[in-house]
Amino acid sequence: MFHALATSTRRDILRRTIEREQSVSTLASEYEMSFAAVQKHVAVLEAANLIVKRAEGRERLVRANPEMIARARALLARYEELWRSRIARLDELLAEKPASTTDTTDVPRTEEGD
Amino acid sequence: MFHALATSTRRDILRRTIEREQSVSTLASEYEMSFAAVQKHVAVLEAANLIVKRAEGRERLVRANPEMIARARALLARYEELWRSRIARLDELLAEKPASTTDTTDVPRTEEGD
DNA sequence: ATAACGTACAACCAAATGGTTGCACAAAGA
DNA sequence: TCTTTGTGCAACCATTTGGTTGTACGTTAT
Repeated sequence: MFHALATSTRRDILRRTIEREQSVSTLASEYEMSFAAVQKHVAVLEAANLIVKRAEGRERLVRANPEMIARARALLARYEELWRSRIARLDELLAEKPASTTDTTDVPRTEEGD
Repeated sequence: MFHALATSTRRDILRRTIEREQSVSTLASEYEMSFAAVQKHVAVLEAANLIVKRAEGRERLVRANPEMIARARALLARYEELWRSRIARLDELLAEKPASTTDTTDVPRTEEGD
């Protein structure tokens, strides 16, 4: 699933199909690469259940599956929860042993774009 | 960044280093693969700013960088927000044109593990 | 019927990925 | 000093990935 999200083209396809349902060829026309390449990206997203396809005539209409996006987000939220509980545990230890000088709560800020 | 998260080994390293700071060799001892392989995984996580290394004698202590995890989660949360605003937009359209039969709010449930 | 369109898939290719072993080097210990 | 330990990096290898072109097939249009 994270693998499917790991390419900017696929994240862009996801974004577009969140905005509105589109056919594979409509999507393909938005990118420089061949139709087949886009079709493969769509297939990867479909395998990860991040999008859903629906047949309409000869077209295949693609739309995002918000459920899977939510699942990915929830997984990362769990990591954050782990971190928070770790901090809590350290706080307990520091409360018991106030002599320690270990500082793990200082999180340096980083300035970067997506 | 999603690329760095795309391997279960790396997600596991991330989980372990959230729990507590560990040296690279301590981490390596947890997995079947060679030290060099783990060291490369750590390097990938470091390049993605998902972990931070700190020198202590000959050891390099690794800890998770919660900021980057939060950033990944926030990005996915934005996708969800996009979806919600799409729904809102459709609701507006339906309010204006009640004759439409298009149904895009029906989200089928999928049952799968990670 | 024939042509054009939308899609899927196979075969192929270059580059990236995930693994290996081996080497170099600094730090800790004998 | 000599050895061991922890680390990083280079070289190498098999597999996967992201792209290509070509082909096949059902659907729509002429």
